[in-house]
Amino acid sequence: MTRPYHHGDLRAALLAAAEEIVNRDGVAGLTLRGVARDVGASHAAPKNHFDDLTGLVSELAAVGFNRFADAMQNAAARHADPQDRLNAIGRAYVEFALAEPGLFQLMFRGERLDKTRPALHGAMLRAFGTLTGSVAATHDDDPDAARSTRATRAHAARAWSMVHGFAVLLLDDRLNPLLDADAPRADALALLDDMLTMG
Amino acid sequence: MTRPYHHGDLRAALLAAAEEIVNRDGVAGLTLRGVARDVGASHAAPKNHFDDLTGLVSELAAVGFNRFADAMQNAAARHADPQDRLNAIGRAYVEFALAEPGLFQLMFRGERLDKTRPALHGAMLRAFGTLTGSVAATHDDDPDAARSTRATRAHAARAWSMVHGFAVLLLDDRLNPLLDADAPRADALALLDDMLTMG
DNA sequence: AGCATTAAATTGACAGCGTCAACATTGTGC
DNA sequence: GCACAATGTTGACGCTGTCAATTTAATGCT
Repeated sequence: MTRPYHHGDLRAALLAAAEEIVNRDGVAGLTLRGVARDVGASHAAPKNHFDDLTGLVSELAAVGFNRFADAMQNAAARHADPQDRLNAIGRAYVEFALAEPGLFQLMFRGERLDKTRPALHGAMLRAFGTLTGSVAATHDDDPDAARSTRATRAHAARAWSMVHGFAVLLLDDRLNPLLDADAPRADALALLDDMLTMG
Repeated sequence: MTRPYHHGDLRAALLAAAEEIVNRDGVAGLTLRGVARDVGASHAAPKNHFDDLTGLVSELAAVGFNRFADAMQNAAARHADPQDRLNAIGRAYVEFALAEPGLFQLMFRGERLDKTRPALHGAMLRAFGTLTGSVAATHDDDPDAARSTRATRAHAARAWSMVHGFAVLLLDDRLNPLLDADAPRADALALLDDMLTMG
């Protein structure tokens, strides 16, 4: 009745534990030894699957970016008008950040991310491609961002920066002076709607 | 000729060393022991002036937010038209982030910040007040954000989120697909100008 | 079937970190 | 001149990431 020496799928178990930790304790609470403890493995077990902490963080970020891209694509699919689709993507962006704040912050903590890892690089291209491509569609422009016109690039950078900055400031409680003190989170989504639909 | 037991102004020396480290090695490279080493003090010396790492980071962030507010106010003072002033503030926002990337990221790393420290709290109010106040001026509205109209709040949140998101994404090399590969930093300021002046 | 090789996991060690307690030294106020 | 507070130092503790050596299990080859 003793636990087997080999876990079976330790890699997936470590990723699941890491996600739980990061959404409960924040990015700073995520440690290699902590995740190993949570799955009942030895402190150096993660090394076989992720090399080091950067590896674990990067692979978890890849999972996050894929879910992030899914969320934006699902939101976009519910609208036909290009502008409506873009707004829906923006709302999905912020809702994702609010639903999984730790994971979202980890995904944008560049110092512990190895963007050359294939899984992470691909997932990032998916997520950001969804956003910039949807902007190009509102301009009847080439969806490849690198080839788009100057106005489209500016439009994409503006939409992306706005929604990302809003999410970041919101998670860090920086927007409180602009929000309803009683229900800041609920008011935030209303404020976002005003930002998106206003001229 | 031996060093005196008391430094004279160890607190200021520690803050200066901390700033140099954070702009050279990033937020992750900033440690209490490292700062103490750089000024030739013992590893526990910072405790007398900052209690713990959160204290040091928070006091350094306060310095940063005051300089940040100065930069935005100086930029605003060079323009009479309210819209021009707001754009100038936005440019100063991003230029500050590019000039002192480590300090900027530290200022927005909420997990290691004690926002109830008087120095930090006051400096944050100053910085964000100049931004939101300048938005209200373009609407002939009450500069107190809490009392402003719904449209003004949305406008402030939009301007702030946009410029902050742009700075954050830029520092994390996330906007590269939208930028000139040869001179991304220079192109970034041109792109920001398009974002600000476009419709 | 049995053996060699590889993969997966463990143990133990090391240095660096933040933090705390105990102690030493210096400056200040009375 | 003396008590006292402020400032620095030393030493210890547990935590962390990482590496090397080792053990155990699974896999492939003949």
